[in-house]
Formats: sequence, C-alpha cells, structure tokens
Amino acid sequence: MSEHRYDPRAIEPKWQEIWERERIWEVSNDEVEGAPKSYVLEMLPYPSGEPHMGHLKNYSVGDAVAHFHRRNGRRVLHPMGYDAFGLPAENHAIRTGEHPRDSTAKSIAQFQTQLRRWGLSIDWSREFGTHEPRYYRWTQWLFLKLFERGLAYRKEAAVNWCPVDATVLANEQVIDGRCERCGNLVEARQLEQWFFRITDYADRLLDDLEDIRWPSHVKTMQRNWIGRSEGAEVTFADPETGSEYPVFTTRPDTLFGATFFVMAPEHPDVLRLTAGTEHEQAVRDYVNKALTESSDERSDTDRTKTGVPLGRSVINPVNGERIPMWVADYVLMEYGTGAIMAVPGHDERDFDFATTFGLPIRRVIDCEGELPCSEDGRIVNSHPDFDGLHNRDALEKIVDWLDEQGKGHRSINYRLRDWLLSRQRYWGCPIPIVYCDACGMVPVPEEDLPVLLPDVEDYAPKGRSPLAAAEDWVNTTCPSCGAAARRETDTMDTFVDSSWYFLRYTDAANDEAPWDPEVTNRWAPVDQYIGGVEHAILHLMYARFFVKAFADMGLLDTQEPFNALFTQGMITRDGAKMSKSKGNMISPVPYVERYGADTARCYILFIGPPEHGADWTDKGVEGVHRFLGRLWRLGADVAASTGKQEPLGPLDSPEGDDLELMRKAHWAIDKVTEDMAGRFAFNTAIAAVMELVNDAYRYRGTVHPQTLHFATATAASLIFPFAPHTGADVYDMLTGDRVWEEPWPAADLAMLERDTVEVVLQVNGKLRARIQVPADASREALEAMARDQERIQAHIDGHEVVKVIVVPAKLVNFVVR
RNA sequence: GCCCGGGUGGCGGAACUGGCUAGACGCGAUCGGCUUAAACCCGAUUGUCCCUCGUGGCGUGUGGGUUCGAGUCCCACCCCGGGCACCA
Repeated sequence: MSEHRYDPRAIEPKWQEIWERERIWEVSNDEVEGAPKSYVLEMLPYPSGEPHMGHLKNYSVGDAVAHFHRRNGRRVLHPMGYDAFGLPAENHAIRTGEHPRDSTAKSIAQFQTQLRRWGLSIDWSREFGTHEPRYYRWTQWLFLKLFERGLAYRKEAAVNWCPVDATVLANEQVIDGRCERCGNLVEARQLEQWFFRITDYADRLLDDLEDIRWPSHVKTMQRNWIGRSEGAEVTFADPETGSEYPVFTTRPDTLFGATFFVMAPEHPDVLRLTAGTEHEQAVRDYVNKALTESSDERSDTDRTKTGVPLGRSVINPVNGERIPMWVADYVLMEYGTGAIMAVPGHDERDFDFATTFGLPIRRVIDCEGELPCSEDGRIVNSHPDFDGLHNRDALEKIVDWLDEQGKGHRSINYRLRDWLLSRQRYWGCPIPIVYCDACGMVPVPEEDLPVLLPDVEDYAPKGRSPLAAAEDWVNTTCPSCGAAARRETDTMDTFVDSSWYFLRYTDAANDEAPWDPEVTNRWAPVDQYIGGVEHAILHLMYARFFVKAFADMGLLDTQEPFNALFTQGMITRDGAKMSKSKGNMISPVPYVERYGADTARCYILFIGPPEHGADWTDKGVEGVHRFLGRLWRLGADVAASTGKQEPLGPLDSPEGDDLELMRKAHWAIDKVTEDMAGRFAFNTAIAAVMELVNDAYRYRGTVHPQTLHFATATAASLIFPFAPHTGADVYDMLTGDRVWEEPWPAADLAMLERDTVEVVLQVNGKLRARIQVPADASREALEAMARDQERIQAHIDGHEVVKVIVVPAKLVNFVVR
C-alpha cells in the first residue's frame, strides 16, 4: 500500500550520529534535585575475537532497561569497558605469535565498532580497558590496601596447578578436577602463592544474600559454595603417643557410634605415626598412590572405598572406647582438620568403608529404615544420660558436656577457601611487591604506581612467570632500604581486575584515586546487573568480597555491589551451544547489516523469556523485521496524511472503532509497562506492541486520522527501548519530537475498563453460553440474567440446582444434580 | 545420589493471584488479493476428532486426588535442562 520503504541502513546511522554528536547518553556525576539515580550495568565483555550473539543479547536487555528507566525520570548511568587481561588473549598469542597487546587492541576495536553499530545508549566517556595502566594502577593500589589490612597474604599450600596453562588456579576455576580454561586435569602442587582472605567474609557473604534481589538459584549456588556447616570440634587422643587429634563433625549426636577413625593421606602425622612399625610400608605405599592420583579419580564417589590401617588407635572422648586409626583417601585434608571420626551406622561413606573392611557398625539413633541412616530419631545404645532423647536435643547436650570436659566445643566449618590470586602468566596486572634480602616483602609505594607490565618477547608459560626473564624489570631497589631487590613476577588473576570495574565507571577519569567516595556513593551500588549465569560463583562472589572489604576501609558506603541481578540464558544454534571449535558460531554482523540493529535486538528479545536459553532461527528474524517494517510504513503513511503534530488529544469521546483502537493503545501501554517494570518479559512486551500495530492496520480505514496517529505514535514510543532507531524515527515523523525526551507513556485507566464485559456461563463447569453484561452487574443480577438464557435453561431444566457460583464480571456456574 | 528449573499446536513461546472461552505474538503451512510473473506487501484459515460440522466430543508428559471449576494446587511416576557431588 505504501511506497515508503523501511530502510534501517539509512535510519540507524542517522540517529546514532545524533546521539553521538550531542552526547545524549552521557551523564554527569553531579547530583540533580529530585532525580533518582539508576545504575544499569551489563557484565563487561572479554575482548577476544568479535562480539557474538551472547553479547547482543546481554546488551539488548541492558539497553532496554536503561531506556525504560531514563524515560521514567531516572538519571541512568550505563557505561562500558573491557576485561582485557587474561589467559585466552595470551593463549591466542602463543598460538598465533600475535602479541596479546595487539590482539586485544584489535578485538576491542571490533567491540567498539559493533556496540556503536547496535545503537546502545552508552556513556562512552567512561570507557576503559582493565589492561590500561590508568586502570590497573588502581588495581595495584587496591591490592596494596588489602595487603596492608592482611587481606592479601602469601603462603605455601597445596594448590591447583594446570600443567597445560602452566599456572596455578583458584579453587573456583577447577571444574570436576579440570582446568576451567583448557579442560586438562589439574595437579596438586605445594607452592607459595598469593591469596585474598575471602574466608574472613564467609558469614557476611552468606548473610547479606538475604538483602539482594538475585535469582534464587544464584543465591543457592553461592550458599553451597560458601558451604557453612555448624557442628563441633571433638578431640580424640592417643595416650600412648600423647597426641591429640581434633575432628570436625556436624553430628556430635552420633559420637557413641564412632567405631573407627580416619585420616587423609596428606595428613602430616600419618607417616610419623607408622614410622618404624610393621604398617610403615603399606601406609607409605598407600599415601604415595593417593597423592599421585588425579583429583578426578579420587573424587569418584562410585568406586569402592580404599584405605589401610595405621596399627594405632585413639580414644573416643565420650565413652573411652579405643577405636582403630586408618588412612583413606575419602577423607580430604582441605576440609575440617583432615581427620574424621567414622560413624558407619549413620554416614553412608563410613558405612561403605566399614563394609569393605569388616569394621563394626553400630546403631545409635532409632531412625526409620536400615543402616546407614542419617535421619533424626531417638538416641539409643549411647549413654543413660542421652538414650531416649531426640537426637537434636542430645546433640546440644553432648556438645555442652564435651565443652565442660575440655574435649570439644562448638565449631563452624566452611567449604569456601581463600582466593588464590597469583598467576605465573604474562598478560595480567603485575603484583606491586618487591622482595628485599634485608626487609623481606615490601609493598611498592603508592607514588611509584603503576608497576608497568614490561614488554616481554617470550611470554610462553614455562612454569614460572614469563616476567622473571625481564631482568631489567625484575631487578630493582628496595623501596624501604634502597638495597638491590627483586620484583614479584607473578601477575594477578583476571578476576581481580573485574572485581571492582563497576566502581571505576562511577569516577573513571579520577587520577588521584581509584574513585572519590563522595562521587561513587552517589552511584553505587549497581541497581540492575545483567549477565550470564556462568559467573554465578566466581565473579559475583569476588566482587561482593571486594566491596565489603572496601566498605570496611571506608572507601564505600555500600555493602553489596549489585542490588539486583538478572541472568540471561544462552543463545544456541540448532539446540547446540555455539563455540568456535564446533564452527557453529553466529556472528550478529550479517544480521545487523542485512536487517538492521533494531531487528537483531528485537528478535533476540522476542524469541523467548530472556532468562531462558533460546535457539536462533533465521526465519524468526525475518518475522521481527516484517513487524518493524509494518510499524515504520504505518508511521510514514500516517505522517504523510496528517503531517507532524503533537500527539493529539485524540477524539474527545471516541466511539466504535476509534474507541477500540484507543483502548488497544492504552492496553499496550499498560502491558509493556508491566512487563518492563515487574519482570523482564520483553518477549510479551514486544508482542503487545505487535498487537497494537496489527489493530492499527485493521482499523486504519475506519478510524479518524488522529486516532491512528495516536496509536502509531504510541507504538513507536513503546518499541523504543527495544528498537531505538525505529522508535525514534517513527516518533519523529509523526510528532517532530525526540522520543527519548518524552516521559514514558501512562495508560489511561478509564480506557482499560469497559462498560460491558463478557461473562462466561457454565453448567457443572462446562461452558454453555456467554453474555454481555454491564461491568458492574451485581451477583444477583448476573445470576438472574444467566437463568434467562435459553441454553442455560436447557441444561438446568429437570435438574436440581445445588449451588450457583458467581464471580462478578467473570462467570456464573450452575452446579446441578 | 541430592538441590533447583521445566515438559502446552508442525516450531519458538502466551496464559500475573485456580475462573476475562487454553494456544496471545511470531515462525511455518494453506488459500485469496496485488503483479505479465515472482519477491515484497495486504487479507483469511491453521490443536485434534467426526459421512452427525454442533456455541459437538477430546485436548497442557503419565496415573491418581482436591475443587462448582485445574496448564495453574496436592501425591506418585516418566522425560529434559542446569547446579552440586566422598565437605564429615
């Protein structure tokens, strides 16, 4: 019908140029009276290669939220940056010979081009990469603050070592015993490394989850990762050697059922206890075997339990029983005390072990069913003081008794370990520490920061940091005494960089400090954070820890970095995860070129609920493109007939089709607003605008021009957060105004209510008729009208009406016999 | 094994608190219009069954239950996705 053609290739650059030239999305740090702030943030991209569909989804969601908040009168901070240090860039460099500095710069340039091409409403004035000295200078500064407070420290420990990437890894980066990055089996190595004392914050990290609006499964994952267990530490003694062995148990109520005692192969006393005895050789062999096993093999719960006796025993403090000591690999050195009391009657693992080695099994709780059984019940076979008590009550009493006797006390254990942050890799933030023979470990003075990452030609991993080869850089003088000294050559885990970037955005140009608390407290915390669920533990836990630590130092007021979190699902192709190795990556580029950014953005939001994964189909993209084209052409046609005008005061008292279309427009306003504000239901929000446009086409021949004008301008206004160029263009054609300066439309509630409504008439719950009735018809009136209906009479005549259910404005149901 | 999600047309998905007719919106398909023709565009139909075409029967993974009324609540089971997994 229209000769007008929807041409995103003309429309999109036009609006992007205006936004960029007038710096529309930049926001100042000044406080504005009466304008509440909103900090909307998507997780920053890792610049390796080109942006992919996951980025398009992430930023389409975030941009829609940012636009919605802006038009609802908030001052929105919506920045962007790059998480530029890290292994993938370095591994890429090793493969291709291209320096990480260069490949990263190239990738960042691609992101910059693409993100602008997508028309995102970003405040580019705050942009940075975490690999830039002006940023990592402050990463180092923050490290030193943590070091000052004892929250960063060095210690020797058994750590995870990836032989392929030739570096240590944090616990969080080991998945099923394998390196998160390269997938190879991880080895245990005894090394001195840098740690952050995140375990000091375990309780606060756990408790404060209550106060933030995060998806419950993410909270659950964090709770599990912290793994707080309440119980008791109980001391088992060996009077012969005079040694005492504390164990941690969550079930001190089962102490009387302990029939043996097990130590981890790594326990330092295992070899000592057997030295010179007949058991020495067997124990030595067993320990050696256990230590060389991969953590993968060792953590296989299905395999038969193994272990060997130590030939020694300890005394159970509650009943004086001597129980034999064993060493077995199902006991872990890292958790608790590295030794356990074994209660085979009430613990599945101990039961398996006891069954394998013919050790006694004793029931001490009268729980239902066969042993082993971990249910609650009454205490039996234990001690006259406790027998008959419910085990939970007995637990408290037993711990009190142990405490009085000095044989134990209440205790809490966590699964969470300190965060191992040092990496023996090149492409990372240098750790600002100097080693001096006289002064020991000396922090680099603040005024000497940043410690620049030196240019190194050979950055291949060799088991020690490639920085160690940069002799000129390594050799320095001690900041404290001036003598010759050496720099720390390890670099920081990339997660350190990304644990505070959201704070830097608030005051990105500051070269006196990482941020000015005055300024940052105006923006922080992030009001809405958006990103992939794959960061549920690592990044989100580390960032929370940093914020709490900085708050303790007085650098921040907030205790939590991200007030609300939204996790988006993955985009797949033919049901399969996209990956470079599978060769099924879809780049957004051809879609953006062919259909425009608005189509690509709308489609990725329309495809389904954004928290779910979704499969990309080319046909679906075309459908959304058709819709945007329909809207645009409608706008062009209406503008051609009405000219530019203010959104009308439409007809004073619209009737017929005018009224229907007006109602639809207000319905759509209400629906989109609900879907945006309450939840992230972008798919149904877009569907509502589609319905409005469909109705506009349906009624275009029969309504007044001003009604059509109103409906079309409303559709443009509502689609703007998802398709900003099209929304702005259509709105401009119709009104000459800038849609982003318009307040978010408000639905006229009177338009949502109807004078008459359709009421469903049922007999025995089956639909038998429908009638139009006044919306405010009373129950009695409704029932009377229903009884008058022929079809209802046909179904109730000759039956006894037992009950009539009337739901005003909804239905009438006759229950008959 | 444990803990979360989730099973709705040919497909992606709607249906907020049990009732405003399950299947919005989009894709695909079929038909019609426009066109010399095609694409684009516009319009109609599209859960299923029936020689009964009816404001007909049946229909939200399976089997039970609660209720006047269940996709929605309860119980049991099957399947799919995710997380955790010798953490004492």
